[in-house]
Amino acid sequence: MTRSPDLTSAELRVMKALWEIGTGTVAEVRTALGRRGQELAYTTVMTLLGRLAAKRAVVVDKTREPFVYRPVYRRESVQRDRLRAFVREVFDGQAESLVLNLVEDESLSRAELRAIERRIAEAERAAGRDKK
Amino acid sequence: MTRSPDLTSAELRVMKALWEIGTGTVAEVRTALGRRGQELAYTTVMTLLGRLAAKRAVVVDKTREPFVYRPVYRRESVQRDRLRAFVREVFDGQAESLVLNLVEDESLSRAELRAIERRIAEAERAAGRDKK
DNA sequence: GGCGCGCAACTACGATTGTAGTAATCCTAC
DNA sequence: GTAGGATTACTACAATCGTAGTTGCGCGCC
Repeated sequence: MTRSPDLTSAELRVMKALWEIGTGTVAEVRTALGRRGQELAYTTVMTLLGRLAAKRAVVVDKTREPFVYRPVYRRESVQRDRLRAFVREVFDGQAESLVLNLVEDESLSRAELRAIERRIAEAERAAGRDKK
Repeated sequence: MTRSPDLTSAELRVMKALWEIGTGTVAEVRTALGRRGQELAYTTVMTLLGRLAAKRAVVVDKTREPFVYRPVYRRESVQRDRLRAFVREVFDGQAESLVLNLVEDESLSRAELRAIERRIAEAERAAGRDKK
């Protein structure tokens, strides 16, 4: 039940780069960030990775030089935790209201809507099966 | 198409209180915050309302003393803007992925799932009708 | 065998955030 | 008319954030 630590926007961007490459040195993370359109000074990336390590969001392998950084949490876990916090903070916990917002916005294509419908149907079947 | 300004968490909590009462003085907002479990010093509420006014998120009627504050944006607008930013920042724009996350999480009750299904069906019908 | 360079550690720094205190003013109830 | 409570304006201040510079060290090249 370990919740992933709170990440700032800049830290999250670094995490995304790290998730993309799986594991990497400062220079490699910096390059991945560049690919994503995030030009940052080498030392900035170092600072951010350092802060992430302090928060235990990444682990550092110091036996290899240059150090190799690795994410501690899967991307999905972080997303889920942020989503929960967001629903609470902005939608007062009303997840339904959030979803309706998206459905009514232009945000979702018809194909996506259908995919979601399918998942809902599945979820309901599952809930029905092991009902309790 | 005026986007609502970026609000910090504390500012958002004040906005929620304001939305709840529609319009109000510092003291009234402060009371509403109290009801929501947010005890803040009078001057703190003033600071926050001042910052919100600076951001044009609220307007102040200074002809009446004590000043009366009123939200400029509807709650739904702010929620939608925040949601858009959130989807972009955390889910890289993949709204579908966010929704599936909620559907598969425990976040939504069966009744809510069905309500969402209905809305999706409506949205699809609408999209079908004025297709193009 | 000195020197430049890649890299880590430490320091910096202005902006923003969350929270609140103090000063100045005005109205009102004795 | 005067002291006190309400109200606003200004100031404060430590923590965090985003971004990066400076220092120092070890290793490999020439």
